[in-house]
Amino acid sequence: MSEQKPLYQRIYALVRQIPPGKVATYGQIARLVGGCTPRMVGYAMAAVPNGSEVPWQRVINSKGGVSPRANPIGEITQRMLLEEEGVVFNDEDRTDLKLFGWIAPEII
DNA sequence: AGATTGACTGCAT
DNA sequence: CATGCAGCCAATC
Repeated sequence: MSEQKPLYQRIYALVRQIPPGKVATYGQIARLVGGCTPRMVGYAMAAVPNGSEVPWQRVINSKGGVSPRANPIGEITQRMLLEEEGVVFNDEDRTDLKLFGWIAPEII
């Protein structure tokens, strides 16, 4: 049965499943959602309404770090939120995906 | 309706 | 490691 939900809603649902202290990459989310590209994930994250339960901060780029965006305040906020959850950034401002990378349950 | 942009990724040079 | 190019789709002008 095809999900008639909007693409962004599927992305949000997936991001919401990321447990605290873990992070996922745009490409990873895109592949899990299926039929969507990393850019769509990034766009969806930017479109997340303020106050929603979507842990958008747990979505980072393939480098394991926070992606640069127009508003630097959000970038700082994202890193701060992740550090509060236990995610550690190294000297390169990147996280160790081998330790904090979310291993998503494969969609059967 | 066409052009541009955007929180990306992977491969080639 | 730096740079360039292609792919992908939605929102905005």
